[in-house]
Amino acid sequence: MARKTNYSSPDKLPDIRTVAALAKVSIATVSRTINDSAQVSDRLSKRVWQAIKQLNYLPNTHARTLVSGRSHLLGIIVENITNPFFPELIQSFEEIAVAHGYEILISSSNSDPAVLSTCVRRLLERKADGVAIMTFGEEEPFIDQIVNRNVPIVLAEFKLDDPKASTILLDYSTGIHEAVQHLAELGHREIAFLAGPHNLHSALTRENDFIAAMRAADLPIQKKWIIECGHTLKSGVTGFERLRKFTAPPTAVICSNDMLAIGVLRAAYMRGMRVPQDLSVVGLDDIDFAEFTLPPLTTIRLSRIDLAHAAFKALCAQIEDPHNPHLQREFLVSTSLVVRGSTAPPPGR
Amino acid sequence: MARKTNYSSPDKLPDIRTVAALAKVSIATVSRTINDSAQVSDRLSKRVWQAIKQLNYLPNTHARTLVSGRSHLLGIIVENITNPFFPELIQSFEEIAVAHGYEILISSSNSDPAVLSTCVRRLLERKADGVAIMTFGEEEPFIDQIVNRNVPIVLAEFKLDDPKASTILLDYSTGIHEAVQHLAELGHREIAFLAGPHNLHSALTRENDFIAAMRAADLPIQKKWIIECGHTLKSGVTGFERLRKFTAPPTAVICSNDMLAIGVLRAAYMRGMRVPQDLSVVGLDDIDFAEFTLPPLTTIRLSRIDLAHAAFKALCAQIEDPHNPHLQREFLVSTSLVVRGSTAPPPGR
DNA sequence: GTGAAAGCGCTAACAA
DNA sequence: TTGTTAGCGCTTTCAC
Repeated sequence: MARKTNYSSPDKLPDIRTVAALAKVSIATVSRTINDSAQVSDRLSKRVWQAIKQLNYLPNTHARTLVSGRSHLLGIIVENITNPFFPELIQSFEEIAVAHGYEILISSSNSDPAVLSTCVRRLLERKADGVAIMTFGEEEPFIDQIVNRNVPIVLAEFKLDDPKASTILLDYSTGIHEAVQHLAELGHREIAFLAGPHNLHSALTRENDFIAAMRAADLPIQKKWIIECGHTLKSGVTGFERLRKFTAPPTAVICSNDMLAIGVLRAAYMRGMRVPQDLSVVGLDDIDFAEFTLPPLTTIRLSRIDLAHAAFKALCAQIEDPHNPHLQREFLVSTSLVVRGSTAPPPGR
Repeated sequence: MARKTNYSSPDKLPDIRTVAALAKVSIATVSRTINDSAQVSDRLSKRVWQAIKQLNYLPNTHARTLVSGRSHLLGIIVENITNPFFPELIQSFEEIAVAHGYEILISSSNSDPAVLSTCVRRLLERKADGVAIMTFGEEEPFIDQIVNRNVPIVLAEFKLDDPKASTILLDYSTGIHEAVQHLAELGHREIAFLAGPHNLHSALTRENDFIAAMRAADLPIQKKWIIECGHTLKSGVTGFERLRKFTAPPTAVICSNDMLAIGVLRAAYMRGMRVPQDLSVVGLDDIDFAEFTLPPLTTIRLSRIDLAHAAFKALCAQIEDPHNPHLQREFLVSTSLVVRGSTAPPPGR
């Protein structure tokens, strides 16, 4: 049953000493070879690599972290991993991180401050080299813990007056203006907005940008048509139901995210209402699914790739060059409208 | 700008010594208090906790791991994090893991053996206490690495003859039989199957179970109607296109997963074909989205919660009781049909 | 260019 | 019940 165990003693995994012994060098040389941190002669280096291979040696990350103080671990906290926006974001972030020799630790806060707090504590215990908080504005209470420990941090949509913190500003305004403009051009005047939960920064921003865009387009703003929902499929259903109760319901609705919009699509269908003929629907995020809804969703794209890149860049800069006073501390990610099939002129046009 | 730094010296984080000094006990007592690994008198324990709080002390996980040999890290490798099935699985797994004091390290193999290999190496370097490989059958080449290092491992749908490995068997058969039965009862005879990629174990199993179910229902099996696709939205579109080219196309189609089915829904819509009137569609997985497609998707449920529980249980048993020869090494997760709106009698019935 | 040795922060064995 | 001490596996001075 035993596979070839070559050199090492029966049960114990090879460590740096085993390698050193086999290569007939000191452990310092092994370390230098692995990290190519100093000149090691070709002759020795070759012997070391050969021993590493033969032993199938893997350095122990914990030992490395302990002495070097760098864990090569990046934390990313998202709001809710079951909203496809976040896996897509994580995927991009992980790709970049791994390419740069980092590992990522993913946590989902599920919009629960207690959970968020635990996430943060765990990341701190694991000595994350940096933390990206992609919860879009529910983060206030626990940031202190991170910042106090001098861990670089990057936040979406939340400015922090601390040298260790960077911010990614999201320009929803552009995309939302485009969306309102698009609907106005189609002939819509009565446009509703299904907002995200008001405890979310981003939800509020989106809502305000909607109001601003309506104003800019000279369209009437009806308070009752701005409805607070969640950012979930289910709340899209609820939101739609509330909308259709009005005697003169709006002809178009912009949703604070795609999940909401997809919920609306579903609810409209169940009520026999046709999208886009009877109601135009616009989402926000442009998750991969948006292209595959029925009808394909017109939506405001928020690039996960751009967001992930910005987050990584911010963290990396802080980690690698912590004392540079000229570090870029603010990053901007923009949005833009993607027109698909869920928008059309209002009924009777 | 300085926040209250209480006791510790200006820049350095408090360590176990700092706590011991402040509480006027030995570091061993601090360690014992934290781990409540031995009797510590209330008096001292109280002093220790008080010092910990005052210093805002967080134990260093890497140091703990180094000496104890347990990282409290569980790896989970999934096939593709952007398929909603996996985030849903991860969420359940994380919940259980965290509740039991474990952290999880997530990796996406993206069906790339090279990536998978790196994932495995990274997990090994980080000394994961256990690894769940939820890639459903593309794992062969790299399992050795893990098993050789005596790390407990659990695999979906892949049996390994090693005492450190457990398996979660997936009983697709039940659900697929139900689906075929359901369609047969509606009056369908010409049923197609859009299969997953043939390099995936699970895809093959599902396909074979489909064939068996058709046979059991006494329905004709047409080889040309079993089409290999991917497990993605896009390949659902391609799959549908290939299906409709037939002069007498099938009246129903079962898809190897929900993403595929949702792609079919979309493609059918684009071609002006109505689901379920013109074509019945069945998915597999029952991702959260399935309830929100248009029409709501009839699908075979594979519970992520059950799967996550089984995976955790398997790992935990191996970790906590490694030498028990009577450990449960096989777990079963079943499937069942969920009837929604995407199935109906065939046209002309 | 290479090696010896100190020590990262902690747990666990042993003493008291 | 509590303290002392020896490492866990590695990186990093500091000699040579």
